[in-house]
Amino acid sequence: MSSPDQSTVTTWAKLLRAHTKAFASVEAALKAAQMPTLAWYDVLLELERSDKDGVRPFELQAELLLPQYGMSRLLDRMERAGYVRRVSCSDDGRGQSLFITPAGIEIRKKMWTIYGPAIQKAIGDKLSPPDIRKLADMLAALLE
Amino acid sequence: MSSPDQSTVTTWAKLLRAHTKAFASVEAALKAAQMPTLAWYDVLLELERSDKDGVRPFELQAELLLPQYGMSRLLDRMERAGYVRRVSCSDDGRGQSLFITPAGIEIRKKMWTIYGPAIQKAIGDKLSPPDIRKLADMLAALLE
DNA sequence: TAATTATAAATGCAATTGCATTGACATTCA
DNA sequence: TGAATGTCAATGCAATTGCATTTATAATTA
Repeated sequence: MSSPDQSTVTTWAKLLRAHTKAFASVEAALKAAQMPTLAWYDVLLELERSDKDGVRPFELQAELLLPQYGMSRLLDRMERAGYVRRVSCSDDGRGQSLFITPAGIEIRKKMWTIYGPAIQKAIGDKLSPPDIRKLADMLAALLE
Repeated sequence: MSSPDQSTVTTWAKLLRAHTKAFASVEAALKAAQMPTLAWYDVLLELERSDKDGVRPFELQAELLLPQYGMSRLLDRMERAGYVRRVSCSDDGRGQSLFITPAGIEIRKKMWTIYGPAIQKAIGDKLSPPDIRKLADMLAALLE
């Protein structure tokens, strides 16, 4: 219930701005290269990592912090684009399993050629290696 | 053009997640209290701070990092809600000056009673005071 | 096991956002 | 000056998002 002190407010403000700036620069780089957005990348990467038996949409929602309907519609678009396959689930009649397609694997790789350097520019070039690790630790503390 | 190393990617990922989590928790608190969003707060605060001769929409866009049409429509809604006034500009026939209304001042104050404690919970309670200051400095480095 | 409750995913509709363009002035400079 | 260019702000239209609800199936429990 207590009010934040000045340094807390400052940190909050800088978190918002740093995120907005970094995020916008990365999204802009992808858009300039006519590629899908970061949300698509996240889905593709998750699917690629656990390709074996597929991933359930509700797991992906939880992992990527999207609302249920948001994930449902994101998958609509990605399926239409040919990057994911939805297969109805054998052991749960309500659900489905998701798989990445070859085209999905390919576009994720292509995206990384833009995404990686954009991250480097937004983060890697701005801080020393020790500070980068320290920043990660502090941000991690916000996640607990 | 170069690829980021592992620690840079980790920091990027944590920046996204920390922002998403903190932002969502604060927005949720405001919504639970039936109050406007953070974007409204930002506009109200800017207007309150420079109440003297008003603020131009294009200045506000730049400050708040919103697209031009986004600001135009945000102001539509805030004007309809009675929180801001748009006055056509005497010295520039293309534009207008923005002013906060008494109702706007009031709602901003009310919002802070929710917003402040929500920031405290999301940031202030998670790190020691020295770390909070250090985090601000590192995030500031990302803004340069 | 039948009824109740919970979970997975989709969807209708309204609100918001993004994109491209327009309208109205200002500024520049030939 | 006045034609060309630049800037401020609004807007039509399509895409996306948010909310509430629905449909379908699972899990629980009386």
